Amino acid sequence: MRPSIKQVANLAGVSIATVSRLLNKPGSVSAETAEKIHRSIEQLGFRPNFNGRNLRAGNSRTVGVVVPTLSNTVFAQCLQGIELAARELDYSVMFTTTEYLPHDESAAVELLLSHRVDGVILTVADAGANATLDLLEREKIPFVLTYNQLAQPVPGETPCTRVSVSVDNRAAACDAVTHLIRLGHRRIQMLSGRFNASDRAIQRYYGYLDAMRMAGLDPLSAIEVERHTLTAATDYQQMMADPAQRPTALFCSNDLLAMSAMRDLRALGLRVPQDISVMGFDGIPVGALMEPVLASVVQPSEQIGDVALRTLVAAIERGVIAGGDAHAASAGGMRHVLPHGVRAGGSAASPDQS
Amino acid sequence: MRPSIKQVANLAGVSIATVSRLLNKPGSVSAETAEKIHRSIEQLGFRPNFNGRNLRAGNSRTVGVVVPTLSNTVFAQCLQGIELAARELDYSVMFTTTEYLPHDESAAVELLLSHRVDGVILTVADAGANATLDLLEREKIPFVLTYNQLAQPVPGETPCTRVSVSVDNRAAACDAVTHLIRLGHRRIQMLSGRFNASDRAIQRYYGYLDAMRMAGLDPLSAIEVERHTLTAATDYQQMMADPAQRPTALFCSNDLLAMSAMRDLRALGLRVPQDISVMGFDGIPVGALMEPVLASVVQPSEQIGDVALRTLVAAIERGVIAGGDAHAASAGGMRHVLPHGVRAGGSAASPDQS
DNA sequence: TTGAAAGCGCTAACAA
DNA sequence: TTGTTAGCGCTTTCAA
Repeated sequence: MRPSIKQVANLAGVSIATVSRLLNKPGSVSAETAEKIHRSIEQLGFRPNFNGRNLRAGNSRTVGVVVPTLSNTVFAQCLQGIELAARELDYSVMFTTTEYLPHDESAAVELLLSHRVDGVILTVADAGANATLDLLEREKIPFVLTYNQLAQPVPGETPCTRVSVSVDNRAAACDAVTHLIRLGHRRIQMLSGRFNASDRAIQRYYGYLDAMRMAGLDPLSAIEVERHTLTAATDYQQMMADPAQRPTALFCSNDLLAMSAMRDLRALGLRVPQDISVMGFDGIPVGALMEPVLASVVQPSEQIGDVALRTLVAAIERGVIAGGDAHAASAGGMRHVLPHGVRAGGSAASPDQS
Repeated sequence: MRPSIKQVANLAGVSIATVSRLLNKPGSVSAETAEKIHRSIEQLGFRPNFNGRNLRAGNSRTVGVVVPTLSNTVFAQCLQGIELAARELDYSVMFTTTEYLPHDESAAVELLLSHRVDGVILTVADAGANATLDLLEREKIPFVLTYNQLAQPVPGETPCTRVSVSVDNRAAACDAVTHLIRLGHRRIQMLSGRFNASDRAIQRYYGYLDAMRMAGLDPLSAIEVERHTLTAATDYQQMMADPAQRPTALFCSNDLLAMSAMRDLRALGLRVPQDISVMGFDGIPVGALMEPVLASVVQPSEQIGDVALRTLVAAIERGVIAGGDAHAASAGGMRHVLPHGVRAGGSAASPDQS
């Protein structure tokens, strides 16, 4: 077994309490005792066991993170942001994925709760009606949603006490589509991930509708596709094959989808942007390395992670002060809306005036 | 405070030992007692506290993961593979990043050790002389290296007891360069990340040398660049500007670098592949979506993670049986060399025969 | 099949 | 400034 605080105390000829004190508030131990203890620690290669500490202290300085997948760069960047901030604040990170499966969401959170994480950062399929979030609330564990964007509070209704960190998906999508409209596009088709796998996708579709209506254009219903692949949806293929029917621009609910769409268009013999423009959403870094550069809405993913973690830790530590009920302490709710940008790129250009 | 096993026992009218037994080996409790206990658990919303369990059991069913960064898709995919496998085997994952800083490597591992993870998966800058690995060995914590590739055992020398999971970097690079040579290239320049930030980069350079020599061509010294950016290195710019000096192909030590290089070449007015071919290493998925498709060596990153986790868990559980010294139990060492592929892509074509 | 009790490593209240 | 002690939640002998 590894050396415990007890062995250190024995070797140094002091009580375990003194060792503990040195570890926690070094000021409260005399210089020479401290010296002795440090030597013993060194000699034994002692390293405090956080399990003991957590058990006693009732908190773990660990946060749980639950994201759908790491295959999408966006979530990897967000996790990166979380980790960097956590390290700075001296927190550790337990991490899980869900593959967009609500069942896995719950299982993941259950496990994190058994580990007694102090809080959770998560991105769920749909923040509206979500058993996992209810569970977290029942357990009074503070949590912060990333990418999921809570609804604007309605005056008169009881305000939501949850916390989210995201861009304004609807406004951002509206900006993107407006960008296309300004370039001269009239027939713009939205391609989206499954609405039921992502509440953001729906918000982005609303943004599309806003922009189209604002410009007096006819919106089209969105085409939902599985996991970034344009299935051999024959209606889609037909639409694309027929120049009269074909949209002059595609607005995609995420960059991976946009890039896949571009590849498929190429396979169909269509050139981007000469024959059709493509705009994405996310602003993943590789998009800027392509030729043409992928026009997109840029979300500050790493910053989303950073803000989420700091907000969560603030709630946790407020809770410690408030007497353990960290969730109540964070009550009031908060919608952190981070600024988005529109990256103009060669993939979106003015349509041929032929 | 959350309900503990004690409250469950009280409510069910049994001892805590019985509750514990039900939780661990349900067979050893009578049906009706089990029934009562289950009801109590339900009613109280009891969830076992892993801190208590870990403290007592001396193991945590948690592994630590340390990677340089998540900005590189390769590591994100690897982490994904680790997480999926961990979940399947009922392990949790604590995760950290080092930004390629050896100091952060050690700090990260120290923290993980304090959390009493059962094992560690890590990618270090240089597996050769590495204080972090020595620490892990001293602490007898089993660990598995990913991407770092251990040297082939030399007959007669004491074999290394460490474990690595990677492709054969040298052979893979050799295959890539051979691919370029077969296309007709003679003047091939390697662009690499800093050798001191990545032992893989050096192996890949050796592979480049192998291929060049095998073909009787003059190898060039590699150009090392910072973090995927072709700094305004004037000698590089000059080399590129002068058609006589300019290589006909670039072999890059990773895909991000290759994509950045392509962008920079474009800025210089050079076309890929007409004026110059580019080949990467990693085979990140987005490379296949670009036009031209990025020619690259494909590493099975998610599988690297999967194999690493399973190997680690096997070592851990062998150790439990062997009496706690999991590291000794894993002794013998192992170099898992996973197969790589060469993805031909439009970015690498035959040079102009002008 | 069940219970009593010890103890994993640590912190903190209380005494000295 | 330091020591004594109780106990955080759990598992696991040992007895019954």
